[in-house]
Amino acid sequence: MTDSDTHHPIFDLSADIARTLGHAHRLVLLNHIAEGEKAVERLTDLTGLGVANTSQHLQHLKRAGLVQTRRDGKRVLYRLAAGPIEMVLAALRSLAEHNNAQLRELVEGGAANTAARLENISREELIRRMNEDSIVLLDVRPADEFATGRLPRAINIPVEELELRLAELPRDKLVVAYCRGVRCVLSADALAILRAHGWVARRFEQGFPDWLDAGLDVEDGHYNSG
Amino acid sequence: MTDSDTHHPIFDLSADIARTLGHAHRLVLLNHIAEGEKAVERLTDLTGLGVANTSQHLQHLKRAGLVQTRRDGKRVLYRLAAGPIEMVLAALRSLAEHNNAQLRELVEGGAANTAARLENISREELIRRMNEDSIVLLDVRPADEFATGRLPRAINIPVEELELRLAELPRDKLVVAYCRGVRCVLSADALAILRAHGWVARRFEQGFPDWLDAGLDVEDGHYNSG
DNA sequence: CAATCATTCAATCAATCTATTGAATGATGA
DNA sequence: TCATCATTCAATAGATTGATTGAATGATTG
Repeated sequence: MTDSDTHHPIFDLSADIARTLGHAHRLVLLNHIAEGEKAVERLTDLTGLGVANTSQHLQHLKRAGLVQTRRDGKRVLYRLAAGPIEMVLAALRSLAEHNNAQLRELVEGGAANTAARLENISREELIRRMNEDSIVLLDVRPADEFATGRLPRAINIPVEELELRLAELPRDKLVVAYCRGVRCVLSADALAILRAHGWVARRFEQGFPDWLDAGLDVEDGHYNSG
Repeated sequence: MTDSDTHHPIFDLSADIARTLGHAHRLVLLNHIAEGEKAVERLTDLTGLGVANTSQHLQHLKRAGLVQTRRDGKRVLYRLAAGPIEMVLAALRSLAEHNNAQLRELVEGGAANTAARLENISREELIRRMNEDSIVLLDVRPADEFATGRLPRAINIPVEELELRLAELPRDKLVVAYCRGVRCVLSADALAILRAHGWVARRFEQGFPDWLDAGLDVEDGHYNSG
């Protein structure tokens, strides 16, 4: 009955933050910024928004304490503020993906076994199953990125072509899709497509950059799809 | 450069969810619902909102896929939907608390060592340090709740009285505040107050119910503050 | 079946938010 | 210092959102 139970400032603060995240443009901006400090102009290029509009959204983000700025000559560089922001973004995306998957499930009719299929696959399990040859690795990045380096024995089908080229994927193996890393949405998209067509698919969330960082085997020159 | 990089549906879905969370009333409702299925009337009582208003907010939450309903006689019961909703709420609150702490830091002048002080204390560490007597356990729930049961050797100062009764707390020990559990905001509030006055404080996030569940020692009758 | 109760719907007004436009600021370099 | 460039500010119009009111729905009880 104390009103601190119902009108607690933490709810107002949380709501402020959530409202700030409640606009697709700002989420896109935030995700670009999360990949590295960027100037306003660069962000307008990346998003296709007008300059003033971008600036306005950025200041909204700044007011909410999600980004910080510094000046470098004429430019103002935006970077992510400290704190568990990425955790919030990750949780939010994960929830959105979950809800989206459930939605598709309703539409598609297949009902029971989504939870398991949604899961990410850990690097350890991925390596183990690559050695067992019990999976198909699917690289859904654009062909040019694939050409510069990829996980061993990965097949490349850019996500835009995936629906048309599904026949290239075996039905009797787990498909593990990967792309540029946790903040890249291509593999999430791929999962949705695969699921919608009855494949059993999981996702290697860390993607290619992480594989690289871990110093693991990378193919770089010749295609080796056997 | 593909527009799936910038106009990806996942951002719209995430934004929808975030916008839905972007109102303090809905956050309050959601937190009440997270504690257990509740009817609309009960929620109006808990929040003090009008019935129609509450219903409207609840339907907003429902549209966004955050809650689900079932009918029980005349009543409609709202419960949390499946999925990582609680994770989002936790992350959001954690970020809000972080930002709030940083804000106060700026105001108060103390600057460097917040991160450590913000951290929750695990049950293991708590038990260890209780045995070492290297902490002071602070129960910030209302006196009546404290009277019905508490952690061993806890001191009770309801959070509303905390600022006035700070003198009762030693300066030379870590203060560990707890309340009703992860969804209870009292201890978060207490931390803010303690921090603002220079105490070194942490939080036992799981709170009293979890301690109880774990079957650990509980004091129930007599005050035992030595 | 009529009365009652819990919830939802519909309509309204005020408040807030977004994109756009064009002007203003602030730093740089000739 | 003047011109230029990147960014921000200010003002506007259109759209969306929130609280309130009163009526409508749907299930239960007598």
